[in-house]
Amino acid sequence: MNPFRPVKSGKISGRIVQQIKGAILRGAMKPGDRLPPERELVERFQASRISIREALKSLETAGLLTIKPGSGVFVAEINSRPMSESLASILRIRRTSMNELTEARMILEPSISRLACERMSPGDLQKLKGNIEEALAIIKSNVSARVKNIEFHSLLAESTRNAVLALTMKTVLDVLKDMSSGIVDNSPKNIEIASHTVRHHRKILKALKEKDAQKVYELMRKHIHQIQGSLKKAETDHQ
Amino acid sequence: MNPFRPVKSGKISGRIVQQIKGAILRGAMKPGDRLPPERELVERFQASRISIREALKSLETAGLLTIKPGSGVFVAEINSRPMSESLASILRIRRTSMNELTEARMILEPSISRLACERMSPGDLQKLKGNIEEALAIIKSNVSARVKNIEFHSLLAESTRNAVLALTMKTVLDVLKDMSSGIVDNSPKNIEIASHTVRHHRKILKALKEKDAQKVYELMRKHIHQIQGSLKKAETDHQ
DNA sequence: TAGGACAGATGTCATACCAATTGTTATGAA
DNA sequence: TTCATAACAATTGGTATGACATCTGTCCTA
Repeated sequence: MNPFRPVKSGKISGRIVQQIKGAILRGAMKPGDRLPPERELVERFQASRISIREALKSLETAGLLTIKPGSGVFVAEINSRPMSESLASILRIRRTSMNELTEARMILEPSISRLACERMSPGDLQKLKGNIEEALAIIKSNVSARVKNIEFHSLLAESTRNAVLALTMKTVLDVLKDMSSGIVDNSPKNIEIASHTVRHHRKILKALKEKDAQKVYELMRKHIHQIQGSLKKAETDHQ
Repeated sequence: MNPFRPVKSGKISGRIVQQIKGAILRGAMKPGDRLPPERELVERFQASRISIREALKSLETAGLLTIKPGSGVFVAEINSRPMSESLASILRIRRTSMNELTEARMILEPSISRLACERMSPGDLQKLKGNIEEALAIIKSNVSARVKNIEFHSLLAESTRNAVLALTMKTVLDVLKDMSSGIVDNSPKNIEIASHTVRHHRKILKALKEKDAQKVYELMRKHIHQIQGSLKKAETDHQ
């Protein structure tokens, strides 16, 4: 191997990305912090504005920066959207079905819910209770509470106090939200389904309060099984 | 709500991104396909080269395009790296520990392995066998087989034939690879650990061959429990 | 206090030139 | 003649510069 390394390697913007990314990840800059203006970065990095802008654009797409026209460039708040969009793109290219997504939930969610049951605080229970009440209110006004009901599962995953599990589950649920958002809503049937879902969530919440982790596991299994059922039904109805 | 929509909304590059992304996701362009040169896109979109390049750069960061200097812009092969990098960034910013990551594996992998056992083909078994043999060969030459051993788990997840599960697991394992890559390697202790890991994988492979899904579940639990143990040990050693 | 002027920031554009890749053509040896 | 190889030209992405447009927040004035 050659022991020498080119003085300049790869694209300029790439090197700039590395430096800024490094500063953010190592904690030298925190969410909300503002970066120097582009023209100042030009001098600091001794690069053209084009290269600076490409680096910033790339970091924005990666979710590490937020660029506000006329205002400045800021370190972004932590956000899992890029992750969700990435997964969503891959699944759409591969023509992945909703069934496959639901099957994944069937494998992931019962175990996650069990852990959540063992870990969750009274505050977490309160959030879940609030979610159910909000869902009921939405349904009362004859609107489907699909998004709110998905949020229930997301909150539950967060209760595990495990960032990896929470983010993973949130990502999958975000994709679910995207995929199901194109489907007709607010039809009487959908409202009925949403209402049924809330009843399931109530039962799960009850088991969570009782700290019955195994029961939570089983209820979540049944809940997702029921979702699979109504998916199959919707498919045959469409044919 | 206002029934009118602005004729031009948002940034130009954003609108170009939408169009190209749409074409890729809807399947109008497939991986490997080549896009027209930048200068031609300038005419087609009636935008400046700057805007075109920003759009392309963004799509490259998102993992949808691959830009080859002097050659052209191509629709990228499906790749989960952007997803992994996104998760890795979030976890590093939040100072997430390796323990948390391993705990997530403890929740996810047993269930996934059980499903894999029920679904996998003889070809999948062959791949796992090949992985173990390669790992052994690496260890024989006194090098740690850490990466190869992580690959075992990734292959197992792919055997579920469920893209969501496979991608999710691959993402988590990629982050693991990143986080553990900074740690000293090839020390006698690490080689011993890698060797121990391969023994575990052998047992799991045996249960997979026997189609004993429940046993696979239990073995995977024990395996990850052991990993947690050696992590804790490493921590106290470092103190 | 409302509104406008202003300064500073990002967004866009046109043009030119650099660097890497590719395909072609010319050249020379077998 | 044929084929390998080297030189070259065309194509394509990368970088640089300067100018102008548009957005945002602030300060100042009516």
